[in-house]
Amino acid sequence: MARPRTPLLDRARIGATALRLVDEQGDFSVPQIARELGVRTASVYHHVDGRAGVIELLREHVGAAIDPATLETTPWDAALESWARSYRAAFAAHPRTIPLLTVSPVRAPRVLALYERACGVLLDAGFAASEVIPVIVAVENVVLGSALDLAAPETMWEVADPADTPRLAAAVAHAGPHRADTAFELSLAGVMERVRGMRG
Amino acid sequence: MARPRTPLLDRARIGATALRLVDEQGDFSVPQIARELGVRTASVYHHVDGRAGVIELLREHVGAAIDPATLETTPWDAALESWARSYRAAFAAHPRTIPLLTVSPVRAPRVLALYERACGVLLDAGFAASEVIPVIVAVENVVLGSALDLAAPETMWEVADPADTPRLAAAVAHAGPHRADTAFELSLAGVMERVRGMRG
DNA sequence: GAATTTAACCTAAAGCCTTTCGGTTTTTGC
DNA sequence: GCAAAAACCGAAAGGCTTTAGGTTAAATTC
Repeated sequence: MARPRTPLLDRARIGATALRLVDEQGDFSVPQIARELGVRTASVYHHVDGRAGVIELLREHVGAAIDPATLETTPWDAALESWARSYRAAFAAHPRTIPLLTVSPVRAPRVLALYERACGVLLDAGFAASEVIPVIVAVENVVLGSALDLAAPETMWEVADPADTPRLAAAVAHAGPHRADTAFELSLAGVMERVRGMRG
Repeated sequence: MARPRTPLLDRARIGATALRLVDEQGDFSVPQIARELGVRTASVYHHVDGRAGVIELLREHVGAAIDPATLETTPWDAALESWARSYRAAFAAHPRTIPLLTVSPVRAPRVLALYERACGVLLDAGFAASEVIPVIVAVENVVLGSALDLAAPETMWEVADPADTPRLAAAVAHAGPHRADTAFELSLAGVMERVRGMRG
C-alpha cells in the first residue's frame, strides 16, 4: 500500500485512540494504536514523535478540558480555586493518564499557556516571584493527589481482614459516597486559606 | 551451570538491586536485575513472581521506612502531621518508585496497621465516624500528590521559547531548589489548619 | 548411607514492544 | 510537467516478559 487518497491517520485520531486505550487498560502501546486505526505500526511514527509524542497528545487531550476562563475570574483567589477545580475535573475524567503524565515534562504549548496565565494571576495579585511556583505546585499536589485517589475508588489500601483493622473498617463503612469530593474540598480549602495568608 | 554451592540470588538482593536501578534510572527490568547480579534472566523468576513481584519488594522496602511511632505523638493533630511527614519522607527517599507504587493498591499489613492507628487517633480526638475517612483522605491527597511531584523531572515545565511564557519562565527561574518541600509544607499546613477547625 | 525430593540455575523460545531504514505511490507546489 | 514532500508499507534490530523443560547440588527421608 502506498499513500492513500485521503489520509488514514492524523494526530487527533492517534491521541483519541491512545486516550481510549489508557482509559480502558491503564496503558497503551504504539502497535495497539495502529491496530485500532487499521494501520501498520511504522505509520504512526510518521505523525508522532514516538511513544513520548503520544504521551504529549494525551496531555493535550486531557488538558483541553481545563477551562482557561477560570483564570479570568476575580479576585485572584477565586481564579486559583476555580482553576484547581477545573484542573481536577479534567483529570478525574481520565484518572489513569496521571501516572503517564506526571513522569514526563510538560511540553504541550496549550498546557504551558495555562501555567503562564496562572503565574500572571499570582504575580498580579502581589506574590513574589519566588512564591509563585511553590503556590502552584501546592495546589497541584492537592489536585493530582485527589485525582489519583479517584483512579483507585476502593482506596489505595485494601483491607484483607476487617477484624485486623476494626476502626479503619468502621470508618470506611461510615464514609459517605462522596468521600473523595469531600476530601478534595477539605484539602483545597486548607491550601487556599494558607495561600491567602501568605500574601503581604 | 547447575545449582551453586551457595545461592547467588535471594529476595533481599533482588529487591535491593531493583531499588537501586529505580533510583538511578526511574525504572527497572528483570534482565537488568539479572545482569547486575551476574545471573541469567530466568533465574530471577525462581525467587520472585515476575515483574509485579519485584514491585511488591520495592513497596515493602520503601514502606519499611514509615515510622509507626509517629502516631503515638500527642496531641492528636501533632500525631497526624507527624505521620504525614514520615509517610512522605519514606517516598522522598526513593521518589522514582512512586509511579510504580501508586498504580496498584497496597495490601501490606504493616501499612494497613498504620491506617488503623490513624483512625483511632482521630476517633479518640472526638471526630465523628463519618469525618474520619475524609480527613485521612485529605491528608493522603497531599502526601501522594507531593510524592508524585517528587518523582517528576527536575524541570517539569520544558519551555521551548521563554518568549512564549515569560512569566512562567521567570517564576521557574526564581523558584528555590526545594520547591517540592516548600509546596508540601504549604499544603500540609493548610489541610491541618482546616482539619483542626472541623472538630467541635 | 542411599534414594528421593526439592532448590537453584540454565538454555531456548514465543510473543510482545520501540524504533529506524528504505521502499512505493500519490499528492502538492512551482 | 516535474521535483519535492507526504503517507503508508515491509522488514529488521534489539529490548522486554514469561514459560517450559533440562541439569545438577543440596536437603530430606527412610
